[in-house]
Amino acid sequence: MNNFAHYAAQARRPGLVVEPGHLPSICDNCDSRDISVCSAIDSHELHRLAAAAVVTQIEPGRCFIAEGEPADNFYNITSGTAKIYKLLPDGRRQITGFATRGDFLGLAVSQNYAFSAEAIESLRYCRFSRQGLRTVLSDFPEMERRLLTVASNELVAAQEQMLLLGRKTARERLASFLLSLALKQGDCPHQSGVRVHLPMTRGDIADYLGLTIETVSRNFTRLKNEGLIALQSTDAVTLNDRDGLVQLAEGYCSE
Amino acid sequence: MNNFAHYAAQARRPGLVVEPGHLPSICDNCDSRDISVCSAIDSHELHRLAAAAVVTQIEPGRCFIAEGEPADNFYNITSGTAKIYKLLPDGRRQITGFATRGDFLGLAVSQNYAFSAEAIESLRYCRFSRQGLRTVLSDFPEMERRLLTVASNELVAAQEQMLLLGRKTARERLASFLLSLALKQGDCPHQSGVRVHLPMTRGDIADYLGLTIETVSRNFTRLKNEGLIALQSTDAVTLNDRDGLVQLAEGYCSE
DNA sequence: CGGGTAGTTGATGGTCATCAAGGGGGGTGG
DNA sequence: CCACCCCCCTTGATGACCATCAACTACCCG
Repeated sequence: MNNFAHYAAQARRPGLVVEPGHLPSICDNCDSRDISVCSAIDSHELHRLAAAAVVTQIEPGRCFIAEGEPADNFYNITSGTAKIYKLLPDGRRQITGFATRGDFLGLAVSQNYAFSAEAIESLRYCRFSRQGLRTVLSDFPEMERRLLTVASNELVAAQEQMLLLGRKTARERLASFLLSLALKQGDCPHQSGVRVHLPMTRGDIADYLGLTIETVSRNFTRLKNEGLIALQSTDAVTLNDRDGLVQLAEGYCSE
Repeated sequence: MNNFAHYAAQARRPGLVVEPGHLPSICDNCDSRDISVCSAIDSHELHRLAAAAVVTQIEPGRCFIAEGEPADNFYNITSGTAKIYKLLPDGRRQITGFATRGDFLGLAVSQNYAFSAEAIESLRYCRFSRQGLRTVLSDFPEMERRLLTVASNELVAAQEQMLLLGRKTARERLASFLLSLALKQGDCPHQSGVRVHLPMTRGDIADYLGLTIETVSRNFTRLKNEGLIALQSTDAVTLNDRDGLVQLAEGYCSE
Protein backbone atom coordinates (compact mmCIF):
# COMPACT_ATOMS: atom_id res chain seq x y z
CA MET A 1 0.00 0.00 0.00
CA ASN A 2 2.96 2.33 0.25
CA ASN A 3 3.97 2.44 -3.34
CA PHE A 4 4.46 6.15 -3.45
CA ALA A 5 7.99 6.74 -2.30
CA HIS A 6 9.02 7.51 -5.86
CA TYR A 7 6.68 10.49 -6.01
CA ALA A 8 8.58 12.38 -3.37
CA ALA A 9 10.70 14.23 -5.89
CA GLN A 10 7.75 15.30 -7.98
CA ALA A 11 5.68 16.25 -4.99
CA ARG A 12 8.26 18.84 -4.10
CA ARG A 13 7.74 20.63 -7.35
CA PRO A 14 5.78 23.85 -7.12
CA GLY A 15 2.06 23.20 -7.24
CA LEU A 16 1.29 26.77 -8.07
CA VAL A 17 0.76 27.63 -11.67
CA VAL A 18 2.84 30.34 -13.25
CA GLU A 19 2.58 30.85 -16.94
CA PRO A 20 5.69 32.23 -18.60
CA GLY A 21 5.51 32.95 -22.29
CA HIS A 22 2.21 34.28 -23.60
CA LEU A 23 2.26 33.50 -27.27
CA PRO A 24 0.09 35.42 -29.71
CA SER A 25 -3.55 34.29 -29.60
CA ILE A 26 -3.91 33.54 -33.25
CA CYS A 27 -6.45 30.79 -33.72
CA ASP A 28 -6.16 31.14 -37.46
CA ASN A 29 -2.79 29.52 -37.51
CA CYS A 30 -3.57 26.96 -34.84
CA ASP A 31 -2.52 23.57 -36.18
CA SER A 32 -4.85 21.63 -33.92
CA ARG A 33 -8.00 23.55 -34.67
CA ASP A 34 -9.30 20.91 -37.05
CA ILE A 35 -9.39 18.25 -34.35
CA SER A 36 -10.49 20.31 -31.37
CA VAL A 37 -13.83 21.69 -30.26
CA CYS A 38 -12.87 24.99 -31.86
CA SER A 39 -13.58 23.50 -35.26
CA ALA A 40 -17.20 24.31 -34.49
CA ILE A 41 -16.41 27.93 -35.23
CA ASP A 42 -16.25 29.41 -38.71
CA SER A 43 -12.85 30.73 -39.63
CA HIS A 44 -14.08 34.27 -40.23
CA GLU A 45 -15.34 34.40 -36.63
CA LEU A 46 -12.22 32.96 -35.13
CA HIS A 47 -11.08 36.31 -33.84
CA ARG A 48 -13.90 36.27 -31.29
CA LEU A 49 -12.60 32.99 -30.00
CA ALA A 50 -9.04 34.21 -30.03
CA ALA A 51 -10.04 37.22 -27.97
CA ALA A 52 -11.10 34.97 -25.11
CA ALA A 53 -8.13 32.61 -25.21
CA VAL A 54 -4.66 32.91 -23.78
CA VAL A 55 -2.13 30.66 -25.47
CA THR A 56 0.57 29.40 -23.15
CA GLN A 57 3.46 26.98 -23.21
CA ILE A 58 4.76 25.15 -20.16
CA GLU A 59 7.53 22.67 -19.54
CA PRO A 60 7.45 19.02 -18.39
CA GLY A 61 6.82 18.57 -14.68
CA ARG A 62 4.82 21.76 -14.43
CA CYS A 63 1.46 21.33 -12.76
CA PHE A 64 -1.19 23.63 -14.24
CA ILE A 65 -4.35 22.30 -12.59
CA ALA A 66 -4.41 21.37 -8.91
CA GLU A 67 -7.15 19.26 -7.37
CA GLY A 68 -9.25 21.26 -4.93
CA GLU A 69 -8.27 24.65 -6.31
CA PRO A 70 -10.98 26.98 -7.66
CA ALA A 71 -11.93 25.88 -11.16
CA ASP A 72 -11.31 29.26 -12.74
CA ASN A 73 -10.01 28.19 -16.11
CA PHE A 74 -10.64 25.87 -19.00
CA TYR A 75 -7.84 24.45 -21.08
CA ASN A 76 -7.70 23.28 -24.64
CA ILE A 77 -4.49 21.36 -25.31
CA THR A 78 -2.91 22.18 -28.64
CA SER A 79 0.33 20.21 -28.40
CA GLY A 80 2.24 18.03 -25.97
CA THR A 81 0.91 15.66 -23.33
CA ALA A 82 -0.39 16.10 -19.80
CA LYS A 83 -1.32 13.57 -17.15
CA ILE A 84 -4.60 13.93 -15.30
CA TYR A 85 -4.59 12.43 -11.83
CA LYS A 86 -6.15 12.21 -8.41
CA LEU A 87 -4.35 11.66 -5.12
CA LEU A 88 -5.24 10.05 -1.84
CA PRO A 89 -4.02 11.87 1.29
CA ASP A 90 -1.26 9.29 1.84
CA GLY A 91 0.14 9.84 -1.64
CA ARG A 92 -1.40 6.98 -3.58
CA ARG A 93 -2.07 8.26 -7.05
CA GLN A 94 -4.38 7.30 -9.88
CA ILE A 95 -3.82 8.78 -13.29
CA THR A 96 -7.24 8.96 -14.92
CA GLY A 97 -6.05 9.90 -18.35
CA PHE A 98 -3.46 11.48 -20.59
CA ALA A 99 -4.52 14.62 -22.42
CA THR A 100 -3.06 15.44 -25.80
CA ARG A 101 -3.65 17.68 -28.81
CA GLY A 102 -7.34 18.50 -29.09
CA ASP A 103 -8.33 17.49 -25.58
CA PHE A 104 -10.30 19.80 -23.35
CA LEU A 105 -9.73 20.08 -19.61
CA GLY A 106 -11.53 21.67 -16.72
CA LEU A 107 -15.19 21.25 -17.57
CA ALA A 108 -15.92 21.27 -13.86
CA VAL A 109 -19.44 22.01 -12.74
CA SER A 110 -18.41 22.31 -9.14
CA GLN A 111 -16.49 25.27 -7.83
CA ASN A 112 -13.23 23.38 -7.61
CA TYR A 113 -11.20 21.07 -9.79
CA ALA A 114 -11.72 17.39 -9.09
CA PHE A 115 -8.29 16.45 -10.44
CA SER A 116 -4.78 17.71 -11.06
CA ALA A 117 -2.99 18.05 -14.36
CA GLU A 118 0.72 18.15 -15.04
CA ALA A 119 2.67 18.42 -18.27
CA ILE A 120 4.82 15.41 -19.12
CA GLU A 121 6.01 16.78 -22.42
CA SER A 122 6.46 20.39 -23.34
CA LEU A 123 2.84 21.48 -23.44
CA ARG A 124 0.92 24.18 -25.24
CA TYR A 125 -2.68 25.09 -24.51
CA CYS A 126 -5.35 27.77 -24.92
CA ARG A 127 -6.69 28.92 -21.61
CA PHE A 128 -10.17 30.39 -21.17
CA SER A 129 -11.48 32.02 -18.05
CA ARG A 130 -14.73 30.61 -16.75
CA GLN A 131 -16.51 33.77 -17.82
CA GLY A 132 -14.72 33.90 -21.13
CA LEU A 133 -15.75 30.40 -21.99
CA ARG A 134 -19.32 31.13 -20.99
CA THR A 135 -19.36 34.01 -23.44
CA VAL A 136 -17.86 31.95 -26.21
CA LEU A 137 -20.35 29.16 -25.59
CA SER A 138 -23.35 31.44 -25.69
CA ASP A 139 -22.01 33.05 -28.88
CA PHE A 140 -21.35 29.68 -30.49
CA PRO A 141 -23.95 27.14 -29.43
CA GLU A 142 -22.47 24.67 -31.87
CA MET A 143 -19.38 24.59 -29.70
CA GLU A 144 -21.44 23.53 -26.73
CA ARG A 145 -22.75 20.64 -28.77
CA ARG A 146 -19.17 19.69 -29.50
CA LEU A 147 -18.34 19.72 -25.85
CA LEU A 148 -21.21 17.34 -25.17
CA THR A 149 -19.88 15.01 -27.85
CA VAL A 150 -16.41 15.18 -26.36
CA ALA A 151 -17.73 14.53 -22.86
CA SER A 152 -19.76 11.56 -24.10
CA ASN A 153 -16.71 10.05 -25.71
CA GLU A 154 -14.73 10.53 -22.55
CA LEU A 155 -17.43 8.79 -20.57
CA VAL A 156 -17.16 5.79 -22.86
CA ALA A 157 -13.40 5.78 -22.40
CA ALA A 158 -13.83 6.08 -18.64
CA GLN A 159 -16.08 3.03 -18.58
CA GLU A 160 -13.53 1.10 -20.58
CA GLN A 161 -10.86 2.11 -18.09
CA MET A 162 -13.03 0.98 -15.18
CA LEU A 163 -13.33 -2.42 -16.81
CA LEU A 164 -9.56 -2.47 -17.13
CA LEU A 165 -8.91 -1.43 -13.54
CA GLY A 166 -11.57 -3.64 -12.01
CA ARG A 167 -11.30 -6.83 -13.99
CA LYS A 168 -8.18 -7.14 -16.11
CA THR A 169 -4.85 -8.74 -15.17
CA ALA A 170 -1.60 -6.76 -15.26
CA ARG A 171 -0.69 -8.28 -18.63
CA GLU A 172 -4.07 -7.49 -20.12
CA ARG A 173 -3.88 -3.93 -18.80
CA LEU A 174 -0.53 -3.28 -20.42
CA ALA A 175 -1.68 -4.75 -23.74
CA SER A 176 -4.85 -2.61 -23.63
CA PHE A 177 -2.78 0.43 -22.82
CA LEU A 178 -0.37 -0.03 -25.71
CA LEU A 179 -3.23 -0.58 -28.15
CA SER A 180 -5.11 2.50 -26.99
CA LEU A 181 -1.94 4.56 -27.28
CA ALA A 182 -1.43 3.31 -30.82
CA LEU A 183 -4.99 4.25 -31.65
CA LYS A 184 -4.60 7.70 -30.16
CA GLN A 185 -1.42 8.23 -32.14
CA GLY A 186 -3.58 7.71 -35.17
CA ASP A 187 -2.37 4.66 -36.99
CA CYS A 188 -4.67 2.21 -38.71
CA PRO A 189 -6.03 -0.47 -36.40
CA HIS A 190 -4.95 -4.08 -36.84
CA GLN A 191 -1.76 -3.12 -38.56
CA SER A 192 1.26 -4.76 -37.02
CA GLY A 193 4.76 -3.35 -36.84
CA VAL A 194 3.48 0.01 -35.66
CA ARG A 195 5.81 2.22 -33.66
CA VAL A 196 4.36 3.80 -30.52
CA HIS A 197 5.89 6.63 -28.54
CA LEU A 198 5.62 6.56 -24.74
CA PRO A 199 5.95 10.10 -23.42
CA MET A 200 5.22 8.98 -19.86
CA THR A 201 7.47 7.17 -17.37
CA ARG A 202 6.96 3.64 -16.06
CA GLY A 203 5.68 5.22 -12.88
CA ASP A 204 3.01 7.11 -14.80
CA ILE A 205 1.97 4.00 -16.67
CA ALA A 206 1.76 2.14 -13.37
CA ASP A 207 -0.42 4.85 -11.85
CA TYR A 208 -2.63 4.82 -14.92
CA LEU A 209 -3.07 1.05 -14.88
CA GLY A 210 -3.42 0.64 -11.12
CA LEU A 211 -0.15 -1.28 -10.83
CA THR A 212 3.40 -0.70 -9.57
CA ILE A 213 6.46 0.29 -11.54
CA GLU A 214 7.95 -3.15 -11.09
CA THR A 215 4.88 -4.97 -12.38
CA VAL A 216 4.74 -2.71 -15.43
CA SER A 217 8.41 -3.28 -16.13
CA ARG A 218 8.14 -7.04 -15.72
CA ASN A 219 5.22 -7.19 -18.12
CA PHE A 220 7.00 -5.07 -20.69
CA THR A 221 9.81 -7.59 -20.53
CA ARG A 222 7.42 -10.49 -20.79
CA LEU A 223 5.59 -9.10 -23.83
CA LYS A 224 8.98 -8.48 -25.39
CA ASN A 225 10.21 -12.01 -24.70
CA GLU A 226 7.04 -13.41 -26.20
CA GLY A 227 7.64 -11.38 -29.34
CA LEU A 228 4.41 -9.39 -29.10
CA ILE A 229 6.29 -6.13 -28.84
CA ALA A 230 9.81 -4.83 -29.32
CA LEU A 231 11.44 -2.11 -27.25
CA GLN A 232 13.61 0.32 -29.24
CA SER A 233 14.19 2.33 -26.07
CA THR A 234 12.27 2.85 -22.85
CA ASP A 235 9.97 5.28 -24.62
CA ALA A 236 9.54 3.64 -28.03
CA VAL A 237 7.68 0.39 -28.58
CA THR A 238 6.84 -1.55 -31.72
CA LEU A 239 3.65 -3.59 -31.78
CA ASN A 240 4.83 -6.71 -33.58
CA ASP A 241 1.72 -8.81 -33.19
CA ARG A 242 -1.26 -6.53 -33.17
CA ASP A 243 -3.84 -9.32 -33.21
CA GLY A 244 -2.07 -11.13 -30.42
CA LEU A 245 -2.18 -7.98 -28.32
CA VAL A 246 -5.87 -7.50 -29.06
CA GLN A 247 -6.63 -11.07 -28.02
CA LEU A 248 -4.65 -10.46 -24.86
CA ALA A 249 -6.33 -7.14 -24.11
CA GLU A 250 -9.78 -8.68 -24.49
CA GLY A 251 -8.90 -11.45 -22.07
CA TYR A 252 -8.99 -14.35 -24.49
CA CYS A 253 -5.52 -15.62 -23.69
CA SER A 254 -5.22 -17.53 -20.48
CA GLU A 255 -1.52 -16.83 -20.00
CA MET B 1 -9.78 -15.04 -12.91
CA ASN B 2 -12.89 -17.18 -13.19
CA ASN B 3 -15.15 -15.39 -10.79
CA PHE B 4 -18.17 -15.44 -13.05
CA ALA B 5 -19.86 -18.78 -12.38
CA HIS B 6 -22.58 -16.94 -10.47
CA TYR B 7 -23.59 -14.99 -13.57
CA ALA B 8 -24.72 -18.09 -15.43
CA ALA B 9 -28.33 -17.75 -14.32
CA GLN B 10 -28.55 -14.09 -15.31
CA ALA B 11 -26.80 -14.69 -18.60
CA ARG B 12 -29.58 -17.00 -19.64
CA ARG B 13 -32.16 -14.28 -19.29
CA PRO B 14 -33.35 -12.80 -22.56
CA GLY B 15 -31.09 -10.01 -23.72
CA LEU B 16 -33.65 -8.63 -26.09
CA VAL B 17 -35.74 -5.74 -24.89
CA VAL B 18 -39.50 -6.04 -24.86
CA GLU B 19 -41.47 -3.30 -23.26
CA PRO B 20 -44.79 -4.31 -21.80
CA GLY B 21 -46.97 -1.62 -20.37
CA HIS B 22 -46.84 1.75 -22.07
CA LEU B 23 -48.05 4.19 -19.50
CA PRO B 24 -49.51 7.57 -20.50
CA SER B 25 -46.80 10.07 -21.44
CA ILE B 26 -47.76 12.76 -19.02
CA CYS B 27 -44.69 14.74 -18.12
CA ASP B 28 -46.82 17.15 -16.11
CA ASN B 29 -47.33 14.61 -13.38
CA CYS B 30 -43.83 13.17 -13.51
CA ASP B 31 -42.52 13.12 -9.96
CA SER B 32 -38.90 13.11 -11.00
CA ARG B 33 -39.09 16.04 -13.37
CA ASP B 34 -37.61 18.44 -10.87
CA ILE B 35 -34.37 16.50 -10.60
CA SER B 36 -33.92 15.38 -14.18
CA VAL B 37 -32.71 17.12 -17.30
CA CYS B 38 -36.32 17.75 -18.23
CA SER B 39 -36.47 20.49 -15.63
CA ALA B 40 -34.89 22.64 -18.30
CA ILE B 41 -38.26 22.82 -19.99
CA ASP B 42 -41.04 25.18 -19.01
CA SER B 43 -44.14 23.45 -17.79
CA HIS B 44 -46.35 25.00 -20.48
CA GLU B 45 -44.14 23.41 -23.13
CA LEU B 46 -43.98 20.03 -21.53
CA HIS B 47 -46.39 18.52 -24.01
CA ARG B 48 -43.75 18.80 -26.71
CA LEU B 49 -41.41 16.76 -24.57
CA ALA B 50 -44.12 14.26 -23.72
CA ALA B 51 -44.86 13.74 -27.40
CA ALA B 52 -41.36 12.44 -27.98
CA ALA B 53 -41.20 10.19 -24.91
CA VAL B 54 -42.51 6.71 -24.27
CA VAL B 55 -42.92 5.89 -20.61
CA THR B 56 -42.27 2.26 -19.76
CA GLN B 57 -42.04 0.07 -16.72
CA ILE B 58 -39.91 -3.08 -16.58
CA GLU B 59 -39.19 -5.67 -13.90
CA PRO B 60 -35.96 -6.61 -12.12
CA GLY B 61 -33.60 -8.74 -14.16
CA ARG B 62 -34.79 -7.29 -17.42
CA CYS B 63 -32.00 -6.02 -19.65
CA PHE B 64 -33.02 -2.93 -21.64
CA ILE B 65 -29.69 -1.85 -23.13
CA ALA B 66 -27.27 -4.38 -24.58
CA GLU B 67 -23.62 -3.57 -25.29
CA GLY B 68 -22.87 -3.62 -28.99
CA GLU B 69 -26.48 -3.18 -30.08
CA PRO B 70 -27.43 -0.15 -32.19
CA ALA B 71 -27.80 2.88 -29.92
CA ASP B 72 -31.31 3.73 -31.07
CA ASN B 73 -32.77 5.04 -27.84
CA PHE B 74 -32.11 7.33 -24.93
CA TYR B 75 -33.48 6.63 -21.49
CA ASN B 76 -34.37 8.91 -18.64
CA ILE B 77 -34.89 6.92 -15.45
CA THR B 78 -37.84 8.12 -13.39
CA SER B 79 -37.93 5.48 -10.65
CA GLY B 80 -36.15 2.28 -9.64
CA THR B 81 -32.51 1.31 -10.13
CA ALA B 82 -30.54 -0.16 -13.02
CA LYS B 83 -27.01 -1.45 -13.19
CA ILE B 84 -24.73 -0.33 -16.03
CA TYR B 85 -22.02 -2.78 -16.93
CA LYS B 86 -19.46 -4.00 -19.41
CA LEU B 87 -18.42 -7.59 -20.02
CA LEU B 88 -15.25 -9.31 -21.17
CA PRO B 89 -15.73 -12.22 -23.56
CA ASP B 90 -14.99 -14.75 -20.84
CA GLY B 91 -17.72 -13.36 -18.61
CA ARG B 92 -15.79 -11.09 -16.30
CA ARG B 93 -18.01 -8.14 -15.52
CA GLN B 94 -17.47 -4.56 -14.43
CA ILE B 95 -20.43 -2.56 -13.26
CA THR B 96 -19.60 1.05 -14.08
CA GLY B 97 -22.51 2.59 -12.25
CA PHE B 98 -25.99 2.36 -10.86
CA ALA B 99 -28.60 4.55 -12.51
CA THR B 100 -31.53 5.87 -10.49
CA ARG B 101 -34.26 8.48 -10.60
CA GLY B 102 -33.14 11.40 -12.73
CA ASP B 103 -30.27 9.65 -14.45
CA PHE B 104 -29.90 9.70 -18.20
CA LEU B 105 -28.66 6.73 -20.23
CA GLY B 106 -27.56 6.15 -23.78
CA LEU B 107 -25.78 9.36 -24.70
CA ALA B 108 -23.70 7.36 -27.15
CA VAL B 109 -21.94 9.19 -29.91
CA SER B 110 -20.99 5.99 -31.66
CA GLN B 111 -23.51 3.88 -33.50
CA ASN B 112 -23.66 1.23 -30.80
CA TYR B 113 -24.04 1.14 -27.05
CA ALA B 114 -20.76 0.80 -25.19
CA PHE B 115 -22.44 -0.82 -22.18
CA SER B 116 -25.41 -2.87 -21.06
CA ALA B 117 -28.11 -1.88 -18.60
CA GLU B 118 -30.36 -4.09 -16.55
CA ALA B 119 -33.07 -3.28 -14.01
CA ILE B 120 -32.32 -4.43 -10.48
CA GLU B 121 -35.46 -2.95 -9.00
CA SER B 122 -38.76 -2.43 -10.73
CA LEU B 123 -37.79 0.33 -13.14
CA ARG B 124 -39.63 3.12 -14.88
CA TYR B 125 -38.15 5.30 -17.60
CA CYS B 126 -38.94 7.67 -20.46
CA ARG B 127 -37.55 6.44 -23.73
CA PHE B 128 -36.66 8.78 -26.59
CA SER B 129 -35.72 7.69 -30.08
CA ARG B 130 -32.45 9.08 -31.35
CA GLN B 131 -34.34 11.29 -33.75
CA GLY B 132 -36.92 12.26 -31.15
CA LEU B 133 -34.23 13.39 -28.76
CA ARG B 134 -32.49 15.32 -31.49
CA THR B 135 -35.72 17.23 -32.12
CA VAL B 136 -36.25 17.92 -28.45
CA LEU B 137 -32.69 19.13 -28.08
CA SER B 138 -32.91 21.52 -31.02
CA ASP B 139 -36.22 22.83 -29.67
CA PHE B 140 -34.86 23.25 -26.17
CA PRO B 141 -31.19 24.24 -26.23
CA GLU B 142 -31.32 24.69 -22.49
CA MET B 143 -31.80 20.95 -22.20
CA GLU B 144 -28.61 20.34 -24.09
CA ARG B 145 -26.79 22.53 -21.61
CA ARG B 146 -28.23 20.38 -18.86
CA LEU B 147 -26.96 17.26 -20.53
CA LEU B 148 -23.49 18.72 -20.63
CA THR B 149 -23.72 19.45 -16.92
CA VAL B 150 -24.87 15.91 -16.23
CA ALA B 151 -22.09 14.44 -18.36
CA SER B 152 -19.50 16.58 -16.60
CA ASN B 153 -20.71 15.38 -13.23
CA GLU B 154 -20.56 11.80 -14.39
CA LEU B 155 -17.00 12.31 -15.59
CA VAL B 156 -16.03 13.50 -12.13
CA ALA B 157 -17.70 10.45 -10.61
CA ALA B 158 -15.94 8.20 -13.11
CA GLN B 159 -12.57 9.62 -12.11
CA GLU B 160 -13.39 9.03 -8.48
CA GLN B 161 -14.29 5.44 -9.32
CA MET B 162 -11.02 4.95 -11.18
CA LEU B 163 -9.16 6.09 -8.08
CA LEU B 164 -11.15 3.55 -6.09
CA LEU B 165 -10.55 0.69 -8.52
CA GLY B 166 -6.91 1.44 -9.10
CA ARG B 167 -5.65 2.41 -5.69
CA LYS B 168 -7.98 1.60 -2.81
CA THR B 169 -8.07 -1.56 -0.68
CA ALA B 170 -11.16 -3.73 -0.48
CA ARG B 171 -12.11 -2.18 2.87
CA GLU B 172 -11.67 1.35 1.58
CA ARG B 173 -13.73 0.52 -1.50
CA LEU B 174 -16.63 -0.74 0.52
CA ALA B 175 -16.56 2.26 2.83
CA SER B 176 -16.48 4.61 -0.17
CA PHE B 177 -19.35 2.74 -1.75
CA LEU B 178 -21.56 2.96 1.31
CA LEU B 179 -20.88 6.67 1.69
CA SER B 180 -21.63 7.41 -1.94
CA LEU B 181 -24.86 5.45 -1.69
CA ALA B 182 -25.86 7.43 1.38
CA LEU B 183 -25.15 10.64 -0.48
CA LYS B 184 -27.16 9.54 -3.50
CA GLN B 185 -30.06 8.64 -1.26
CA GLY B 186 -30.02 12.21 -0.23
CA ASP B 187 -29.24 12.42 3.44
CA CYS B 188 -27.14 15.15 4.97
CA PRO B 189 -23.43 14.40 4.91
CA HIS B 190 -21.56 13.72 8.13
CA GLN B 191 -24.70 12.63 9.94
CA SER B 192 -24.29 9.28 11.61
CA GLY B 193 -26.98 6.68 12.18
CA VAL B 194 -28.23 7.01 8.64
CA ARG B 195 -30.04 4.07 7.12
CA VAL B 196 -28.99 3.07 3.59
CA HIS B 197 -30.90 0.77 1.30
CA LEU B 198 -28.94 -1.66 -0.90
CA PRO B 199 -31.05 -2.61 -3.90
CA MET B 200 -28.20 -4.58 -5.46
CA THR B 201 -26.84 -8.01 -4.53
CA ARG B 202 -23.39 -8.72 -3.12
CA GLY B 203 -22.43 -9.92 -6.56
CA ASP B 204 -23.38 -6.56 -8.05
CA ILE B 205 -21.44 -4.70 -5.38
CA ALA B 206 -18.45 -6.94 -6.05
CA ASP B 207 -18.61 -6.24 -9.77
CA TYR B 208 -18.90 -2.53 -9.07
CA LEU B 209 -15.93 -2.46 -6.72
CA GLY B 210 -13.69 -4.81 -8.71
CA LEU B 211 -13.80 -7.50 -6.01
CA THR B 212 -15.40 -10.90 -5.45
CA ILE B 213 -18.62 -11.70 -3.58
CA GLU B 214 -16.65 -13.29 -0.78
CA THR B 215 -14.39 -10.30 -0.26
CA VAL B 216 -17.37 -7.96 -0.17
CA SER B 217 -19.13 -10.16 2.34
CA ARG B 218 -16.07 -10.48 4.55
CA ASN B 219 -15.61 -6.73 4.62
CA PHE B 220 -19.25 -6.10 5.44
CA THR B 221 -18.76 -8.42 8.40
CA ARG B 222 -15.58 -6.68 9.39
CA LEU B 223 -17.09 -3.18 9.26
CA LYS B 224 -19.98 -4.52 11.32
CA ASN B 225 -17.72 -6.11 13.94
CA GLU B 226 -15.82 -2.86 14.25
CA GLY B 227 -19.05 -1.00 14.87
CA LEU B 228 -18.74 1.29 11.86
CA ILE B 229 -21.96 -0.07 10.38
CA ALA B 230 -24.91 -2.22 11.41
CA LEU B 231 -26.74 -4.66 9.17
CA GLN B 232 -30.50 -4.73 9.62
CA SER B 233 -30.76 -7.19 6.76
CA THR B 234 -28.65 -7.97 3.72
CA ASP B 235 -30.13 -4.94 1.95
CA ALA B 236 -30.31 -2.41 4.77
CA VAL B 237 -27.27 -0.87 6.43
CA THR B 238 -26.92 1.77 9.10
CA LEU B 239 -23.87 4.01 9.02
CA ASN B 240 -23.05 4.22 12.71
CA ASP B 241 -19.76 6.07 12.49
CA ARG B 242 -19.90 8.35 9.51
CA ASP B 243 -16.61 10.07 10.23
CA GLY B 244 -14.87 6.76 10.73
CA LEU B 245 -16.12 5.60 7.36
CA VAL B 246 -14.96 8.81 5.71
CA GLN B 247 -11.50 8.41 7.22
CA LEU B 248 -11.44 4.86 5.97
CA ALA B 249 -12.68 5.75 2.49
CA GLU B 250 -9.99 8.41 2.14
CA GLY B 251 -7.30 5.94 3.11
CA TYR B 252 -6.30 7.50 6.42
CA CYS B 253 -6.72 4.36 8.48
CA SER B 254 -3.96 1.84 8.12
CA GLU B 255 -6.13 -1.14 9.13
C1' DC C 1 34.35 10.39 -13.46
C1' DG C 2 30.68 10.79 -10.13
C1' DG C 3 25.95 11.50 -8.85
C1' DG C 4 21.23 11.11 -9.76
C1' DT C 5 17.20 9.39 -11.99
C1' DA C 6 14.68 5.77 -14.48
C1' DG C 7 14.32 1.11 -15.41
C1' DT C 8 15.11 -3.91 -14.74
C1' DT C 9 15.40 -8.11 -12.20
C1' DG C 10 15.16 -11.11 -8.10
C1' DA C 11 13.31 -12.72 -3.39
C1' DT C 12 9.66 -12.58 -0.35
C1' DG C 13 5.21 -11.53 1.53
C1' DG C 14 0.30 -9.83 1.79
C1' DT C 15 -4.15 -9.04 -0.03
C1' DC C 16 -7.57 -10.80 -2.28
C1' DA C 17 -9.30 -14.73 -5.46
C1' DT C 18 -10.50 -19.32 -5.56
C1' DC C 19 -12.39 -23.50 -3.85
C1' DA C 20 -15.48 -25.52 -0.61
C1' DA C 21 -19.03 -26.00 2.79
C1' DG C 22 -22.66 -24.37 5.62
C1' DG C 23 -26.61 -20.99 7.01
C1' DG C 24 -30.80 -18.19 6.29
C1' DG C 25 -34.83 -16.20 4.16
C1' DG C 26 -38.52 -16.10 0.83
C1' DG C 27 -41.48 -18.41 -2.22
C1' DT C 28 -43.86 -22.42 -3.94
C1' DG C 29 -46.04 -26.70 -3.58
C1' DG C 30 -47.73 -30.41 -1.00
C1' DC D 1 -49.46 -24.51 7.49
C1' DC D 2 -45.37 -26.68 7.05
C1' DA D 3 -41.66 -28.51 4.29
C1' DC D 4 -38.73 -28.12 0.81
C1' DC D 5 -35.93 -25.83 -2.34
C1' DC D 6 -33.37 -22.37 -4.32
C1' DC D 7 -30.80 -18.46 -4.24
C1' DC D 8 -28.09 -15.37 -1.75
C1' DC D 9 -25.01 -14.76 1.68
C1' DT D 10 -21.44 -16.03 5.04
C1' DT D 11 -17.38 -18.29 6.72
C1' DG D 12 -13.20 -21.11 6.37
C1' DA D 13 -8.89 -23.08 3.99
C1' DT D 14 -5.75 -22.56 0.46
C1' DG D 15 -3.35 -20.42 -3.24
C1' DA D 16 -2.04 -16.92 -6.92
C1' DC D 17 -1.08 -12.56 -8.44
C1' DC D 18 0.90 -8.60 -7.64
C1' DA D 19 3.14 -5.35 -4.06
C1' DT D 20 7.01 -4.68 -1.46
C1' DC D 21 11.81 -4.68 -0.45
C1' DA D 22 16.29 -4.79 -2.30
C1' DA D 23 20.07 -4.84 -5.49
C1' DC D 24 21.81 -3.80 -9.78
C1' DT D 25 22.17 -1.66 -14.56
C1' DA D 26 21.74 1.96 -17.95
C1' DC D 27 21.74 6.52 -19.11
C1' DC D 28 22.06 11.50 -18.74
C1' DC D 29 24.37 15.56 -17.32
C1' DG D 30 27.47 18.13 -14.85
